Amino acid sequence: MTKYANQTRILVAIDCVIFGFDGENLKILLIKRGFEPEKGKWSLMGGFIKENESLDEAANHILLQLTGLDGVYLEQFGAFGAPNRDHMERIISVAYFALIDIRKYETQLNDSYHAEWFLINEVPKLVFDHSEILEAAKEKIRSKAALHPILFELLPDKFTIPQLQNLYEGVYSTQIDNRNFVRKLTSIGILIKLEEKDKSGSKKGAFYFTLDKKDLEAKSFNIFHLLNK
Amino acid sequence: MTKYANQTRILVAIDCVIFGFDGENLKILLIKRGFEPEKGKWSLMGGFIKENESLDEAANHILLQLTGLDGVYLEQFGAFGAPNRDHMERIISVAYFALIDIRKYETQLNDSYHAEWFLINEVPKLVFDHSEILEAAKEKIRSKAALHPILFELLPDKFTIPQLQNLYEGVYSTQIDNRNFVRKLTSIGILIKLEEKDKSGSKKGAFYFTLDKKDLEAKSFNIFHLLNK
DNA sequence: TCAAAAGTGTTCGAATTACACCCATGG
DNA sequence: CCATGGGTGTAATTCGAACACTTTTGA
Repeated sequence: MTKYANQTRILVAIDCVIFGFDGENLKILLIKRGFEPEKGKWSLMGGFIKENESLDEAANHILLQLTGLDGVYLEQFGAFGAPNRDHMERIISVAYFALIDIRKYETQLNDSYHAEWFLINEVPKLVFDHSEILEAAKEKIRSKAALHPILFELLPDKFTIPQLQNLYEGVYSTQIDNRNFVRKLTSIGILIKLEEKDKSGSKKGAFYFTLDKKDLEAKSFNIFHLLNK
Repeated sequence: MTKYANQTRILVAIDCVIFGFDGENLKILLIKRGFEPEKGKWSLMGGFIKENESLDEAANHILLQLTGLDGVYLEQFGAFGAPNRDHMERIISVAYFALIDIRKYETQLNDSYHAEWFLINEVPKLVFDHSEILEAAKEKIRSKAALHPILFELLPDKFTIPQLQNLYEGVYSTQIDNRNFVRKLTSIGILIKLEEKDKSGSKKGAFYFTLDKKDLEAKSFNIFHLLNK
């Protein structure tokens, strides 16, 4: 195969911002970097792209390899390529965010991998430009989640309204009026109320709901106005 | 300097979707690809990243080199990296869109470069995956322009309301009610009406306006509801 | 005088906001 | 029986949608 002559070839990596929710708090998953440079410091999940992988495939592989997570929501949100962002060699990184239900994978992540969840507001200093990537990821899920029901990816199949509201409040760092929140969500027509209650959070218990995935995309999801009161 | 061993280094390119507006129609700028493979076919503006450029710098350099355009609005909107998107060698491309006022650069582009404007609805078949990149760019400016006043980058300093409306209608491929459009735009408080009229489009003439750049970001720009009637 | 584009208001219904009390239950 | 969190309603206002005629002026 002929090649393009005289051009610089560069290392290309994937970095993954993994958002998780445990029913109460929004968190992100970090690992202690296992190799130099910056070995032992907190880092996003990352890895290099293999020769024959697409970007999406690479992101899925890296996630599987570092956390055992498979089949989770993953979305690309940009590329980061300042010449000296890695001290060892130039690396251009394509950034993804993942959304997962923490409880679903709790034991797995603790036991098999050395990953740790951090509250979104208590993230330590990260290696290289990972803090910048994280900020961009937060911005991205905020703009996306105002118009698309992606945050349900962070919840179990059965969830309660208080959990859902905690989640939205966590993502946007704001308080939402509970009555208006419920009215808006139910009016979109994407929630199915179950008989069963979750008694873990209160004495009265909160009804479980599921997301009605049927015709989900056809329903106009827009909760822009509930945020930034 | 030490290097990361045993990892594949890949060609990284920039591809630029250049949107332009001439007061009536939304267009994009294409060039005939000057080298193999696919020489002679229509292509987005692209080029390889140099060793010491950031991604934004590379995008600006490539734009300057291929079109003479400098200092225009440029925004990254993603990376494209299917293993065989270029037939010759694997290339990962970081995609940008640019917004420019066609009339400002008209002669320059025709004379010095072999670039051509195409109506947004009459774009020819493009090389490789450039059609896919173009679709993503259209999607991106639609979502961004509903919430941010970026489309003013496509207009000259002085513009008329009918031009502005043509532009929004072009970007969203929709018709907008003129009275509601005016009311909404003026209520945001970002337009300054001038004395002067543009007589080129009609006998009556249309008043020129300028964008009030002061406190622009503080004003909540949201015209979501005017679109997709 | 007329054709062609610019400019302007009003009404109606829907959606958003603001706000506070009752409910159910386990301890 | 009471503390805790869950669940619900209403009124005032704002906002969005729909709709048509008058103005200006060059040809």
